[in-house]
Amino acid sequence: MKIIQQQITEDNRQFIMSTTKRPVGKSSTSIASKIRKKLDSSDVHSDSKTIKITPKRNEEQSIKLSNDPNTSKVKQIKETTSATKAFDYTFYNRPCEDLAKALLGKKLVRLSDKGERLCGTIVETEAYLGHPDKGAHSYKGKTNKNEAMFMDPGTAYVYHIHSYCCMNISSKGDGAAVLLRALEPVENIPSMIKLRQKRTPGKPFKSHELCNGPSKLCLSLDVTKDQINKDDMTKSTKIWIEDGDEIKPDRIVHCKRVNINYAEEWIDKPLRYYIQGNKCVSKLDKEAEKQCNMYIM
DNA sequence: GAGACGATTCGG
DNA sequence: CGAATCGTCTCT
Repeated sequence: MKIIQQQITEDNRQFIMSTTKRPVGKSSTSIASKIRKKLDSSDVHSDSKTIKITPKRNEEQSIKLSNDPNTSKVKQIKETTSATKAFDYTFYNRPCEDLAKALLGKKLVRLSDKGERLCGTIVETEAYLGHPDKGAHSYKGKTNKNEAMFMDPGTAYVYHIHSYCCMNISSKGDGAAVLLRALEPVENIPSMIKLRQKRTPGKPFKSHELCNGPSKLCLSLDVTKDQINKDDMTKSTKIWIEDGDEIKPDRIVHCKRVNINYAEEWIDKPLRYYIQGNKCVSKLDKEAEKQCNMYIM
């Protein structure tokens, strides 16, 4: 058993050293969960050979203060975490429809277990408003499953659908959240292809096919309910939003949301938004684009 | 513990 | 356009 550690206290180091000799029959996963309990401020990931500990933001601060900022280790941590670039609470704390539009052009960054940035530009979103929006999971109120929708703006809400995941970000408003429907892949595209190929081995993927759907983007960026649901994206070291391209309002198509046939009078509300002409959008709405073009002229 | 269902995806 | 496939909810 090998331990990779970036920053832990002397007390915790002692605890970890005592667990490095793995008893026969004890899995690395159970040891990882023991460490996770002890280090409640750290993210602990394990496989059969290693345990990896990623510092959370408060620990990054202490690293910065206690180390020479020019050392390569500190530099590396700075580059791979959200410390400087992640949007804060004020970005997310706005009405759902505003956040859905504001997210277009911004970058979604997922720092993988290997410390690699999986990143794409958001090109399509949907707003789900909470009660009385009959399309929203939160329409009937808070449950175990949808609790993240009621948490602070900037909280990730990840749910399962037909054995896939979809990802939302909570906005201002009770039970309101924005569904991320499509990304244009930007960084480490070969790694995203590998992640997609876990499901469909051997299939070749063009870049624009990787994240052109709400579950496809979760597969490509390794967004799972286990890892990401209820994560605070203003503080998370696993997932956050960074600034990206400026999108002019007249390039945003407003149209009906997808696959909410049960939502009655809410079916036709124009709560889906996408960047006109972007190749990664999951479904085009030609009628809505006509309206959009007329408006421009 | 069975049965139904879904803000999806893939292949034919 | 139908099947896959699985976590969650509901009812027994």
